[in-house]
Amino acid sequence: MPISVDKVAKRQDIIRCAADVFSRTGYHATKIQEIANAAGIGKGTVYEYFRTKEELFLAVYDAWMSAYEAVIESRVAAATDPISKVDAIRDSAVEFYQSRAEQAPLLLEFWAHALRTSNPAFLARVNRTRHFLRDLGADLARQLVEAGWFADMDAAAFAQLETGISDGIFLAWVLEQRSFPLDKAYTFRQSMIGLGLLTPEARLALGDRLAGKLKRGF
Amino acid sequence: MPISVDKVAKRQDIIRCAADVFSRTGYHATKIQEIANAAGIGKGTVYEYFRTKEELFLAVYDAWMSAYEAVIESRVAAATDPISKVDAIRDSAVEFYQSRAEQAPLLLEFWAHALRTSNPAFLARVNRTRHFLRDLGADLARQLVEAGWFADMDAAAFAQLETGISDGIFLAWVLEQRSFPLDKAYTFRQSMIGLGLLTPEARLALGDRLAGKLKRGF
Amino acid sequence: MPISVDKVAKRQDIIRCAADVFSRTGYHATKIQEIANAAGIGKGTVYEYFRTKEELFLAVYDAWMSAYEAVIESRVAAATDPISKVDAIRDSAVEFYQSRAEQAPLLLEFWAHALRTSNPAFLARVNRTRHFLRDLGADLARQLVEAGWFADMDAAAFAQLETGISDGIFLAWVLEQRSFPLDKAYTFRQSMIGLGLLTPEARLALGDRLAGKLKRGF
Amino acid sequence: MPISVDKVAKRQDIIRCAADVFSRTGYHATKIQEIANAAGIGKGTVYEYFRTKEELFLAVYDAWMSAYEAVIESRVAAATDPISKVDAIRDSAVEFYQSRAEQAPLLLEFWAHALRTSNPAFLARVNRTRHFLRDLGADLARQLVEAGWFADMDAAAFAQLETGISDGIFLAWVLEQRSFPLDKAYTFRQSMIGLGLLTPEARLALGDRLAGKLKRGF
DNA sequence: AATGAATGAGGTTTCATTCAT
DNA sequence: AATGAATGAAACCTCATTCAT
Repeated sequence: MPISVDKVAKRQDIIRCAADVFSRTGYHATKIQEIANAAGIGKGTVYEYFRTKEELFLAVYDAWMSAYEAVIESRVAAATDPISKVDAIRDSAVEFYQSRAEQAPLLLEFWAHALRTSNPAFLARVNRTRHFLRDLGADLARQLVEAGWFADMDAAAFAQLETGISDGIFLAWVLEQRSFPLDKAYTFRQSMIGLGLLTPEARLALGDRLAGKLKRGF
Repeated sequence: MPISVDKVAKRQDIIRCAADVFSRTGYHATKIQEIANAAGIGKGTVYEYFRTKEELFLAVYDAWMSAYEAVIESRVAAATDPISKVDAIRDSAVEFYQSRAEQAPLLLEFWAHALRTSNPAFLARVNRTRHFLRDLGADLARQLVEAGWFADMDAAAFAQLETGISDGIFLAWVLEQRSFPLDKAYTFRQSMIGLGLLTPEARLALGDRLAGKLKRGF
Repeated sequence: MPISVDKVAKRQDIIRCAADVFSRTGYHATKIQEIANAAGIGKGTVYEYFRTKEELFLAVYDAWMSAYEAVIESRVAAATDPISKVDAIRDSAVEFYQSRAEQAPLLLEFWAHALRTSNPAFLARVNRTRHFLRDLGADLARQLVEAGWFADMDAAAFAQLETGISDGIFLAWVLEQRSFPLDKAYTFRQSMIGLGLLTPEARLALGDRLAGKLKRGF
Repeated sequence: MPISVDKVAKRQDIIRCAADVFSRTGYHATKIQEIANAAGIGKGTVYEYFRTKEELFLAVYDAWMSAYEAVIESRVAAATDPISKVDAIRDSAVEFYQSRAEQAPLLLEFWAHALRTSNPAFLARVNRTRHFLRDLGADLARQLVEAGWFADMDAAAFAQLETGISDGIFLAWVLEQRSFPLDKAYTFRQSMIGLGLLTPEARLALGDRLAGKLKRGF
């Protein structure tokens, strides 16, 4: 017997409401009762869909990151060449992070929790997205090397670093209370990376434009 | 009437013990009683030195970051030219982060808390170190530009980004369970940045060495 | 959705048990756990019915005084003439106070708390009963004046004073460890008042009997 | 070796300060530290003069009531005839209560505590003043009977009742937030009592004046 | 399936009192 | 004599989770 559509829809509804409340109040300060209120259901009903508060927390994070991955996947698929694929990833990241600005503390709480809990599912979920991005980035980096845009390098290492850097910029943006434009910061970084990795030939073509961006700042 | 040396020493002792327990157990799961036990004092005594658990949390973070800043300051002062000053910062960061690997979740919790609490002292403390690093970085970047190593650029923007990137690499290292050597990752990143920013003349001198590091990965 | 009968009954049950424990131990020394034990429920359950210990305290007092008012109301309604109405009030008071002898310290604590707390509901509740008694007394006093029993006087002032005097006698009785019969004391006082207020004509009819009571004491 | 004057003076100073703080904050909410602050001494010093907080509470009450008794004693001694002695008591009571209006909740707390504690000194102290007033009142009542002003009656019972009534009026005054003039209320009551107790002869002389007061109210 | 009444472990903070200096 | 640092018992209230209906 398949799980009814209703059941799935309701589950997602709870996740959506929980995301709201968790984001606003934080994981620890959020009471299941508040989530139930937000979802317009009884407190006990939440437990029909999620065994524990922790499981619901994981579901919220999973929903966010799955959506993020899906967006990137479709945008990258729609782009035709490696360079516009890279741009698609960057744009998706900026949009995702900007739309998640209010949820930033919760992301930190989730990461902290993932590092803390004995339940390996948390860290696994965090790294699923990291690896998705890393593999995608490495693949594109290799293509750019092959296409003669980038000089030869360790694409896997590069991509792994990039994934962390992306989170770091987001973190800075949030901690500094969004006092600088996130998209400009990403472009700035991309220019710097670009200048560092371009082959001499590519530098002739693109170097000036990238250098100009670095001069302009954000 | 000056606060006695004993009082100050005991306060620091409590901070040290609290740092241990908080790191191991996490801010929320830590009970004041456990900190008191670790410090070999009564629970009430903790409250003679810190008004609330939150204040103690702040004191722990402050102690860490103040020590970090002091280390950087002295190392940078000891270095004689801009390039070795940059290396001093990088080495200090790597050492700090490596020594704080076990404390990483607590740093995340602190950041999350800083973004959540209405007490502005938390975010202020976070950003004090950020600004310290940013200003230091911007100053050095300007010197490198003037010395002809780096092409002209927005040094403030560059330094601000770098500060975030540094945290991001640490975050990646921790979330991926320290599966790569942190120092190598930092060197990799420095090479990439270097290649991007070098003047054509400097590239002639250093480019090959940096490109080699990128090829080798970490 | 009406609150279920069960909920109301349980609430009253908690009030009853709380009244017992509060009376025995005093407001401050009483632990919610003890009330829960007395009611045969969990500590948390108490908080399902009362937001705070203070609110429960108010509920206990309210229950007592509401019952007191109800008794007086019904007895006064049952009496046919002003004089027997006055007697009904006096008898009700004596019975109430005698049945509340063990609770006297708690009444004092409640009054003290009412004067202390910023929550105006406490003093309001205290004065609700006072005004009920005052208005009733003033009404009857006026009737007795009109009927020619009492000489003319300020009935409102008289009734207000009487209400306080009644509490004062109770207080004396309690502080002196009930070393005199409360009912006799009330009768004594009533005789004294009577003698003071009677019209000359009424005094001819009743004076001797009242004077005899004063001679006899209590 | 006699206790030094300094020691006695300091003890009284602490009592004075404790009276202030207790009155303002209430017995339970008052911290020894606050009393020490008010007295400009160290917390530990309080314990050099009083074994416990409870003992200090008793000392405060004792100081108040002893002063009250002393005032009455001297005023009564200064009055020459029974009627002006009665007036002296009434005036002293009104003045005492008016000056103690702010302290009323603490008096209630003290009475409640006296009824609650196993330490008999509390109730004993309360009743020492009661008996002082009762004996004084009974004595004067007997004199008034003998002088032909009052009809014969049980003077001891009368005086005992009067003592309670006096507290009751004060209680009413305080609970009703001093919404009526205390001195007028006392005069009103005295008139009522007078009218009740006067001999027929005395009534001829004084009755109209007293009846007029009852008509005027307060 | 949905609910919400019941629970009790848990945790921060307070504060009277002690006692070494 | 005076102090204040140290203590730990105490108690309110919260809230995740359970389970009978």
